[in-house]
Amino acid sequence: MPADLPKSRAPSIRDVARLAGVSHQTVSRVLNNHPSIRDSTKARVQQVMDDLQYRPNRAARALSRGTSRTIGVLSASSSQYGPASSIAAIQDAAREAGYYVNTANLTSVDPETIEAALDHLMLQSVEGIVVIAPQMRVFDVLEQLSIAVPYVTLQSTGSLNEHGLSFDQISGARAATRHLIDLGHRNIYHLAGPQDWIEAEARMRGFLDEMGAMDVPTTAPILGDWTADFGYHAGRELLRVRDFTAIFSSNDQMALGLMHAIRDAGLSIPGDVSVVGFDDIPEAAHFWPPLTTVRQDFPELGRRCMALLLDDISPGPGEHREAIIPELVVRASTGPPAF
Amino acid sequence: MPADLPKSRAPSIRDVARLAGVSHQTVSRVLNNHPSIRDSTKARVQQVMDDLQYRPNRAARALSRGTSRTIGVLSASSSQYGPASSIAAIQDAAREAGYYVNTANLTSVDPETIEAALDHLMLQSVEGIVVIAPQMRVFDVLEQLSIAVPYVTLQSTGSLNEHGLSFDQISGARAATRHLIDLGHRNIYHLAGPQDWIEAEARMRGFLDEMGAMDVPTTAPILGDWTADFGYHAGRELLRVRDFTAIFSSNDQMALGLMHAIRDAGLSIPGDVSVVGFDDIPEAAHFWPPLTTVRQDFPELGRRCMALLLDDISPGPGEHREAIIPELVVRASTGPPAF
DNA sequence: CGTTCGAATGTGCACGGTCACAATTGTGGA
DNA sequence: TCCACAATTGTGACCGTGCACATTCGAACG
Repeated sequence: MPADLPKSRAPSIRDVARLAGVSHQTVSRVLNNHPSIRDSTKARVQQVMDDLQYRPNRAARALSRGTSRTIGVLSASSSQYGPASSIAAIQDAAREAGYYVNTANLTSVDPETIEAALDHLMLQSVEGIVVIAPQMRVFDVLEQLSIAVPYVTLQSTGSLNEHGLSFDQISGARAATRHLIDLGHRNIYHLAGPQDWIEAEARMRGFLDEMGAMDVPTTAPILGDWTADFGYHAGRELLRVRDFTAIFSSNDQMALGLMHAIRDAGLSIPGDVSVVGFDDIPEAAHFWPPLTTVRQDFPELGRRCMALLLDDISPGPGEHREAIIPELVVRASTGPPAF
Repeated sequence: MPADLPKSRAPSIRDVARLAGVSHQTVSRVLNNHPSIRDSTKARVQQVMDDLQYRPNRAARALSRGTSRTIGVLSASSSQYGPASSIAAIQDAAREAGYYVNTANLTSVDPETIEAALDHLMLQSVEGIVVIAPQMRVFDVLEQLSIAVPYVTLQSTGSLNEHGLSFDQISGARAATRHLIDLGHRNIYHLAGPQDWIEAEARMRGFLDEMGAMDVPTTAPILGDWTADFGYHAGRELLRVRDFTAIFSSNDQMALGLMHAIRDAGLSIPGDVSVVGFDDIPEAAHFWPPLTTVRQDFPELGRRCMALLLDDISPGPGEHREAIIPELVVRASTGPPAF
């Protein structure tokens, strides 16, 4: 038995080749499932690879192929339930497709930060980008930098450009609004997401559209920041006037804060005020009272998004781009208004 | 002006070198801030790089240097608030240090899945791994595979091995338990996390330790799965007997479900039952009633974890490994027992 | 003015794969 | 038996960057 030289370097295909008595190219063929390899040869090579615990070097492969098999994710508020579950789904889908995922977080939304994050991604020669913080501004920067790779976004309205995955937020918001109107509410407030966020915009539009269609007078939506804290403070402010019987919040966290403020004021839900949220986070069913909300299937969204992007990178069978229709989940936080 | 040949390939250092009238090595030196470069030369090269929109090729660099500057994150339940915020912090810290992060999700905990996820990470030649799903089993697999790179874990007790970052979960849990005992409770249940999770184990230990130290008789903890749904169902079961006045839940989500069940049974919180959670997720302050809980600084945890790992990869000034002490946040969900 | 030495720059190759092409082997039909 | 042709395997170059070493430059010094 020849001495097993204790080389410090990890084994390469040439090491495998030498021990298997073949050329390095043959080893490469085994790695890539080339059709024309004799079974016996393949087995022998495989055996040596196992013995050596050989791992292909990704950098070398990327360099030589000129392709990184990495996609980038640009995300804001990635610790929130929605984005986080989408990211997880994207990662799983990517891994399944043999891709790697690299995430860059947006801590703020000024152009410099966005550009820095994009730079970080581009530096890794990503082949595509998924944008999860669909702020208008991000797209401006994307367009302006004339990004050289395909990109898609989650949670857009689908109307922005060809890159968006249509999740029909508008009809989700309309359904929620319609639910309140059907119950008999006429004085309804809308607690919207931050200005500049595409999904906040879409939900607000859905609200306004439905109110308009049903001929119910509206007040200007309040722009929030998605947090429960904001919902609480907004609620306190609103309750000083108390000229409404229902509120549609554009996410569940703000709805939670809102309900907190309403109870603090000694009012009952839904007796005095009905509340509707958006997202259906897993906790929503256990809020007090359990929250009526609009369910979004974030993981499915992530998967679809990934499929879309992969299709852009290397056109395949063509993905179904039809919109996902969100579903209204009626729980105990809504009821007819008291007069 | 020479024709600007429309090459399809991205510019390389040699392209830059040619246009700047220097050797490719000089360009490389500019890239790496080599000290011995004449300012004028440096400026000229930089100019050409800007003109060409030159981006260094990461794969080539990794191949040549033999280092990927990538760290891997192995994570379970990455869509939950705690892990998600830690991951975000890790990514930020890594980016700041010039590292890239690649995440692999664990959808289940059987050895094959863990091994596959690790494989995925190793295939990218990561230089270090952060384990966020600190299940015992994961460590077994890690040890067994004799992973060739340093790794650290969040949220361990610090006692497991030298890889753990000490977040003193035990004293956090003790503080929570002590709070209940001090209020006068003597019949206290503990709703623990899943078996095999290190942090669940640590919190349980803290609970049992404190109960023992204060000479309060204990019942066996109930093993949950971190979800609000589980908390709700566990609560319903427990209330059929109702031989307790307080419950310490090992996370906020389960505490939420628990409170839901308690209210469903027509009982009041904290009048009939006091509830304590763990984590202090942003929503906890707006639960009904606002939840007494133990605050964990997840972002700080992520940052520290990253510092530790980077220090392992290339020993530096030596990081402070002292434990983070969690803080008890008393809100309205706890009070003295009614007799 | 030649020498010396450090600063600044250039040369060639290695890294570990893949690609294009060449060479060899194997198989069936004339 | 010999040849055409496909299946299988080998050869060498190349991807873009960094390293080790060689070379040139420039200023200070004897």
